Amino acid sequence: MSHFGRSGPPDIRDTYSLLVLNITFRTTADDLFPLFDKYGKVVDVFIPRDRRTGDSRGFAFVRYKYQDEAAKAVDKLDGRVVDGREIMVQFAKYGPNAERIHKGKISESSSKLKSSRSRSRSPRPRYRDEYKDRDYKRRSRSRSRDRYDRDRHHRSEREHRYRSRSRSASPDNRKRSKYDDERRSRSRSYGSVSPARPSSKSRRSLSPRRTPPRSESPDARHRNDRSPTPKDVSPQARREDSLSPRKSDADVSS
DNA sequence: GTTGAGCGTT
Repeated sequence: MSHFGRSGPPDIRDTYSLLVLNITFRTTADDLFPLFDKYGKVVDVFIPRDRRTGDSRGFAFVRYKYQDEAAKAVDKLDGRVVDGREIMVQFAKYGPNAERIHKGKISESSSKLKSSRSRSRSPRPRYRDEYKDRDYKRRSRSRSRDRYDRDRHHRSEREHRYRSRSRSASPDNRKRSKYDDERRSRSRSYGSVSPARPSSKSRRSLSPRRTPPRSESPDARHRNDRSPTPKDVSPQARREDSLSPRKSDADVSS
């Protein structure tokens, strides 16, 4: 479906594959084709997608007919902003069959070389068969998040979850009680806050917002706000990019 | 509606 009409690899006899990373999740091969075709003869453009959702993974493969054209495209399209995102074009290192690629050119995969290659290619523990795994849950785009969640759940197994559901009073209550005790103790130390809060309003106020005790000076906060955005956006933003790169320094008035 | 390191399909 991602192809222009052919199913599967059309012909990788003498084609150079380019790996395009950092592309938007909505960018399709049809959008990259004209862009890459302008720098050379594009044989095929393929964008790996999820089997379940069918969403793009964020990278695409562009096959060129000649290496010089591919190199030119890499040199020209590498770093360009597509759909408001800076893409990264580089020669593919691995092939569809896990074959090594020389400068984007897929090496000749012979039967006799198979044995020797088989041993050469070891470090590649990549799980590309997600659908094969019966216990697959959600592993499509964000790997970091998945890993993070996995780490967080690493403390217990699924049993904990079931138990929690069955008796969401034992562990949770104990934990919360302890936390409350600790917090209350601290509050009492200050003596400025009433330990007893009959009204849920106060509790709600402390929950979501929870006034940061580190707010020493508002200036620090402003400094911080100015920090998180080192990524400069090129003024040549695409049509979809409607953000205003202005208001950068003269907006710190409060 | 979200996400963001990496290497691919009938």
